[in-house]
Amino acid sequence: MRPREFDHDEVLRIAFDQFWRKGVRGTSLSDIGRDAGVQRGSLYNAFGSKEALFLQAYERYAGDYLLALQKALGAGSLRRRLTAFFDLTITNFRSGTPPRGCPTTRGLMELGAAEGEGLDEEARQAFADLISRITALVQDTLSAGAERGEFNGNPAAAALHIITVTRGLAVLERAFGDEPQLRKIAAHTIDLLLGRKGG
Amino acid sequence: MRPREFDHDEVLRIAFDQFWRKGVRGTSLSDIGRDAGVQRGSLYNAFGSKEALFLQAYERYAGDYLLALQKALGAGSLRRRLTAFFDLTITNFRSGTPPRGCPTTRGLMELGAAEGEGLDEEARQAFADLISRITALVQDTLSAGAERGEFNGNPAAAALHIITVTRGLAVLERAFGDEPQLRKIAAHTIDLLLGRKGG
DNA sequence: CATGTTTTTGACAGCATGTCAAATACCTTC
DNA sequence: GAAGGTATTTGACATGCTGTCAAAAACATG
Repeated sequence: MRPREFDHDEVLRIAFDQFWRKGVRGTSLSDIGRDAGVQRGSLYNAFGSKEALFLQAYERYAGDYLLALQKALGAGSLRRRLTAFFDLTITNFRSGTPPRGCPTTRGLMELGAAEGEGLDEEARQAFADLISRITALVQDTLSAGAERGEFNGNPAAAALHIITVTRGLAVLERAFGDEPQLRKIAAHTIDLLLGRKGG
Repeated sequence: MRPREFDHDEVLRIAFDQFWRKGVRGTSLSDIGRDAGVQRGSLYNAFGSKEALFLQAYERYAGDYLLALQKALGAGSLRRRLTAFFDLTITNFRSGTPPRGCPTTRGLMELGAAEGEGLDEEARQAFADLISRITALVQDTLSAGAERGEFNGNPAAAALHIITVTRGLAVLERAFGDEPQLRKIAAHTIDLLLGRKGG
């Protein structure tokens, strides 16, 4: 066997950075190859297709994100946890220069353009999966808060509401790029669910 | 002058249908030309570029949508108006077979992929503009409701919250395609703002 | 050292956007 | 009614993209 000349993980890292900045459709394998110092053909040989490469890179991102999320949701009062959650979310959207937005949301809206729905469906699953996992974590947090008397409502409905707001924030971020506005909306959402200021 | 052989408005209509179904990046001018019975070159001559054609088609859509929205927001109790608003929104996302999703949200997430930011910025403006106008209409509705004692809160903050939720619904629609879920989230949002069931 | 397997490389097909010059068809003017 | 002008149409071209494939290259193994 001839050994591979490039680092698999480094290519994933470089690729995801480009996908994040320019979207899957806006990124060519030539771009990635140039950045990574790998020939286009080698990428096809190693990953199969652009979508497959994206999928691998995205899974990586999703795993890392869930870890960071668990950390953010793991300490303090319910209000503090939710604040940390929105903070992590918005900070993620606003990372990079210029800000890269939300890769999950972008990915979802890039779906279904071409006929080749083969990997499209797989990607949709991956996006939906991350959203579901995040929702579950938020719901657990709310349930725990409810048990401690910090929340008075339906954890499932509230978690779904919160996740909807974060998806909306991802969209508004692209429309207006107004980070203070995003943070205001997040704070308002928390107030709406927990009650103004008090808790 | 040689007269144009195709109907300008019909091309816009056909083009937007394709953009809506497949996204701007997923639609080629050949696709549109084939459907409309117009040569690709003629489209370039008449519109300049794919993005410019999209922009014209989108402006049309935005105008129509605002009209429908004003109608939906124009009658009944505040709760009824907000319900009609979410209903129009979700019905719009779920129109077509298969459902086409939200063109504004998709358009926003398709931005910034290529370097040619020329028309990108113009498109972003158009998307942001429609969102702003919708927000303003919702805010007016809330203000009127507040004057009639149907709402007790900050109309500006609540309108921004509502618009954020609708953007989130557009994203979840792509992720799960679960229309009942979307309607539940909408109902929950109204309850959160107006108070459960009562008003 | 020879063999075999995998990676790399470069060429190719097919389709996209966008440009351009030449052909075309109508409106206008005489 | 004929001639000219002008905008549209048409087809060819350049460039860049994805994806495929055969040939070349490089290492592991026997």
